[in-house]
Amino acid sequence: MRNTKQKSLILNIVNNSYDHLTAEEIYEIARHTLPNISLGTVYRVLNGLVDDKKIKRIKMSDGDHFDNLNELHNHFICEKCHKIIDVMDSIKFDYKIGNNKIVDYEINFIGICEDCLKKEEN
Amino acid sequence: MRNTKQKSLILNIVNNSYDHLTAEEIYEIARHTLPNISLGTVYRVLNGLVDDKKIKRIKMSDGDHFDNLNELHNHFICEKCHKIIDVMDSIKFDYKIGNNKIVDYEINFIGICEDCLKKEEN
DNA sequence: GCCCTTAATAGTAATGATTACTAATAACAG
DNA sequence: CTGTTATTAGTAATCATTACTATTAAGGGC
Repeated sequence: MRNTKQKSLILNIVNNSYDHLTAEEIYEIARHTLPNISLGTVYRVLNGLVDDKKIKRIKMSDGDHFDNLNELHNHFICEKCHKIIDVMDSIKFDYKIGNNKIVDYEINFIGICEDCLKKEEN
Repeated sequence: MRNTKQKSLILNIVNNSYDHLTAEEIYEIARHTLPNISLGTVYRVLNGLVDDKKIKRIKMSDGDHFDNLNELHNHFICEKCHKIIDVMDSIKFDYKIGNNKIVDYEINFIGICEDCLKKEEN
């Protein structure tokens, strides 16, 4: 777990953006600072940051997007254009968030299941 | 929007399973009934059923899984083995669901954003 | 500051889920 | 039954992501 300039650059890019960037977009931004950085490195570092819970992965039809953990928030995702909008406020259930119409919502609980907990005991 | 035996078979498979099947798994099951069905058809039909809100897509690292809408429920996803467990009960926030340890949860609101609503008015 | 070990990277090839394409097929309206 | 055309089977192509490997560079010890 060495500190490399690639790692800190990529973490900075995600932490300083509110655009839910893809790996490719992060790669393009990173090249301004490190012209020789490779796309494979971006993917590998992003996976590590997600594993370490430094950033979050948002799975989308056009590939994964990555989000910082600066402020606790959820997401509004447009069914049509797939835009991701941060939802900072507490949940108001009038089927609207701002002027965006809510059609559905999904809650996923992430954790360690019974079977995997047992395996960790060994 | 014609009714084909491929469409009704695939919808039946998803509606009668509690295993959150992938397209490939649905394809293998469908071949028992229609040996010549093609994988492309399974993907196309599944996309249509999701668009028509007859079934739900669950995005996972190993590809999309598909879920029926028989009973309203959320999902518990194991970080280790990526198992998907249905959560039928109301949310109990003791960081456990059954014997599964909750590490995190994510809420996504799906809908039509302000911009797309404006476009629909035209 | 200088080695040395080895984790991490750059560059490229491979993978695999999903989509695109096209000729053939089959709903279903008249 | 017939004609139209949406849908399908089969296959090729796409593209996000991962795997592989020789090379580079953290960073601990001296």
